[in-house]
This record gives sequence, structure tokens and C-alpha cells, in this order.
Amino acid sequence: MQTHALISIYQGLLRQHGRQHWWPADSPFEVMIGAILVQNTAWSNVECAIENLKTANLMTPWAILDCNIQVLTAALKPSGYFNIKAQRLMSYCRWYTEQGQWSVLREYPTKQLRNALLSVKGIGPETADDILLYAFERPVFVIDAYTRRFFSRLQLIEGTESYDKLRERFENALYKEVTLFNEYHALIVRHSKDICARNPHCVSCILGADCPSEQSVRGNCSEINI
DNA sequence: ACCCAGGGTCATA
DNA sequence: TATGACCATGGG
Repeated sequence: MQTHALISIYQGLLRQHGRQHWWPADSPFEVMIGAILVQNTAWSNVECAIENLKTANLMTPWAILDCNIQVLTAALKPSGYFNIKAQRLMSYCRWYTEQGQWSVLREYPTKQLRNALLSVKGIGPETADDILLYAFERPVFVIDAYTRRFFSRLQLIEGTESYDKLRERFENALYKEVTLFNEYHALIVRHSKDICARNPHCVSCILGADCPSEQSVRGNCSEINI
């Protein structure tokens, strides 16, 4: 993976979209909840569910563990997969409180914390990395569907590589800085939703001046020079 | 009416 | 290891 290409793409995204200030949440625990609820789901739906949780006073792991599963399920309805996600929140909160919650977990080395997260049923590699990066502020590079599509259109990856292989490639090519990884992933998501989401041929729109968004929406984006 | 969204698990081959 | 079915709502 070429470091220079990744940096210039990042700079292009940042210039076009500005800082994203992720993750949109009031607390690290809310980040964790959001990371589980957003699995294969539009964020706008997750926002509704999080509002429901706040209204029902269910934004602490203890409140969730104590509540009726049907109450939890009802609150999660707008985010889809509500039966599964209610169970995933429960099992996550059980793990989280039994491990000693924030004050204990924050002391774990990143690798150990990642393995611990992956041991929870319902937490896969991407959700674990969302939590590591945006709640625990560890320098891990999140790989999601947008990231695969974006970089495979730029022909910098094949796209079918394993999750961990891709993650290591990006992490090895960049300075392991939390703020860089935070903004980079947020910018890829923002960019993908904003401009390229429904256009299979839009590979770029990265250098805003070369590829105005209106043009890209019509499918006429020019190839980017990295 | 379709398609997709900031995935993960489980059953099969 | 690698596909496929399943989970379910809301917006384009």
C-alpha cells in the first residue's frame, strides 16, 4: 500500500468535506451502543433508536441489563433487526459490566481489548474496531463496505481481501494516529453517502475541483490522478 | 415496487 | 475457506 497515495487521498477528502468530528455521541458508552445498532443499518434509523433509549433512560449498561427485554426491543424497533440487536446489547452490557467497565477496560493493551471485544457474541471485527477507535481512542483502521468499495474503485486494493489483512495494510502504511484514523474513516463514509453511493462508476470526486459533486451524481466523473 | 444501509451468526459444502 | 440464508426498519 502506497503511503503517499493514501495521504493525498486523505487530504483530498479533508479539503472537500472538512472535519467530521466523529463519533456523533454524548459518551463512549453511547458510541458502543451506536456501533452495534448501526450494523447493516442506515444511521438515521439508529438515531431514532438512540433517542428512544435516552427517553427510556436506557443509556447505561446497568439500566439495559435491568430492563425488560421487550421494553428494549420496542425502543430498538426503528433501527431494524430489533430482536437480534436487543440480545446483542444485553450480551455486550453483561460482558462490559463483568469486565469492570470503562475504568478497567481502558487500561487494556489494544490487542487484548480487541480480542476481548471479539469474544462477545454479536461483536464482529468492524464493530470491535469502531468501539476501539471511537470509544477507546485506539489507533485501529476500520474497514467497512464503503472502505472496500472506495479503494477498490481506485484500484488500490482488490476488494475481496480478508478484514484483518486490509486493516493491517492500512495501519502499516499510515502513522498510527487516532485523530488521523478517526477522520479518515469518517471521511470515507461521508464521501460515500454524500456523492458516490449510487453510482457504480464514480471512483473519485476526491479532488473536488476536478470532479464537482453534481457532475459525479450524473455519472460523469473523471478518473483521479493520485 | 424495488434497492440499499457505517454487519454478524449460523448452517452447509 | 467460502458462499447463502437470515435478521427488519425507513428513505430514496
